Amino acid sequence: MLDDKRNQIIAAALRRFSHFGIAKTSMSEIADDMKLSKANLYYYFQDKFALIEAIAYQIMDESDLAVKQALEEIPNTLDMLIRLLDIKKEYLEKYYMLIINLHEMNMNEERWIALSKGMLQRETEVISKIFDRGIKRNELVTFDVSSTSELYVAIMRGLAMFCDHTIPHALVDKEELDSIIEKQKQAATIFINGIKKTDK
Amino acid sequence: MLDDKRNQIIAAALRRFSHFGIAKTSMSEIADDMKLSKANLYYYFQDKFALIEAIAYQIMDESDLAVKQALEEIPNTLDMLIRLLDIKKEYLEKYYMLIINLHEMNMNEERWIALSKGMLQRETEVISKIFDRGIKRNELVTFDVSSTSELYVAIMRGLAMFCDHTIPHALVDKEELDSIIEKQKQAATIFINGIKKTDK
DNA sequence: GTTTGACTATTTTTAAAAATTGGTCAAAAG
DNA sequence: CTTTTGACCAATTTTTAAAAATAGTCAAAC
Repeated sequence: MLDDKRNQIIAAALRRFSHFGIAKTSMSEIADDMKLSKANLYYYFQDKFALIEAIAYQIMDESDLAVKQALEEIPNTLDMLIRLLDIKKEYLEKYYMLIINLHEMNMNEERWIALSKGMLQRETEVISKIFDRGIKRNELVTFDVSSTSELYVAIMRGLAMFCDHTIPHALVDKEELDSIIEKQKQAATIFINGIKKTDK
Repeated sequence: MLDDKRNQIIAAALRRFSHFGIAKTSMSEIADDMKLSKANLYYYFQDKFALIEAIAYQIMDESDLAVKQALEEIPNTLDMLIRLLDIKKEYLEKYYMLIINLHEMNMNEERWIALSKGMLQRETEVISKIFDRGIKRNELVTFDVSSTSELYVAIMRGLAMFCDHTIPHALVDKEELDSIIEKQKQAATIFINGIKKTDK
């Protein structure tokens, strides 16, 4: 019952956050949407950050599920990484503003840094899993999986940040997103080629 | 004589720009340093942008010279790319604030966009030259040099932007710079491995 | 266990005044 | 003809203080 209402609030907040972003959504607005008083909202979430965190984890869990399914379906390493990029794209389109906000976070407060690091780590762990499997399948050479995964994630994130930096804009539109994903796929291809066993 | 004074002004401006950044350096300050009136400064450079542009091109030319020399000394592709990163590091340390500013430019004005694109293109052309040579030397497989160079530059720039994004800061210190260069070198290694001919 | 209205303390927005800055020009100096 | 300058302007940025919005609290009610 309590969890049920918490989930309802999360859903309501998610709608606003993913549309208008975190900063431009006030707790009062969320409370109004739910037809609760603000004080009541604070009964369910100790503060705004707790709500954001709950949403972030929900999205991550949801995404992890899609990744897990893909992992079972796609044995090839490169194919899997490409699928991963498509999944990420899906989520970015779905929760655009929220995800952008989560990536350009407030980095002055401990809890934000912790959340950011957690998200990065989770992303890196997925890549590690894929690389490990690739090594086990005798598809990739042996290498330091941990640091290489970190590098891979950094490259992908960097490409997303750099994107078409020469064109003035703050918000990324659909075309641009496509071009970013395209570059990421290209990079993934060369990256995997760089750590795969030489073709027999 | 006229060019001589222009160069003196460039040197004076460079000192301020590379220390305090472009925005925090006024034309009056530069004029004062040179013991000229501001109006006189505008006799030598039609506006602030012209001065910045002149400085940018001087640094690029200087850097290109170092690159040209390295190209003659280092035949191996990966070694050359690593050398290139070291050269870039040198220049970043030397002209820190200025280069940072040039990368996060005002992207709302045509001339800035043109300068930014020019810098990017120049960087990409150096990489193209290196890749072309690598192909000719039978070290690399044949591929679309133009788009691959663009991708390479995007990866390197992206890594620089992403860097240690989880730690709060605006200015990059020496340690961080080292860690960025390290990641860039790692990425270059895997990248080249991904496009090089399989070892015999 | 839930819900609320009334209440703070802190940020954020707003709007106007003050200061700075990029840039011009006619005229002077060499 | 080239170089230099002080006086000047328009536009932007910085500063400041008041107004509004916001995150978060709490005692009391349901």
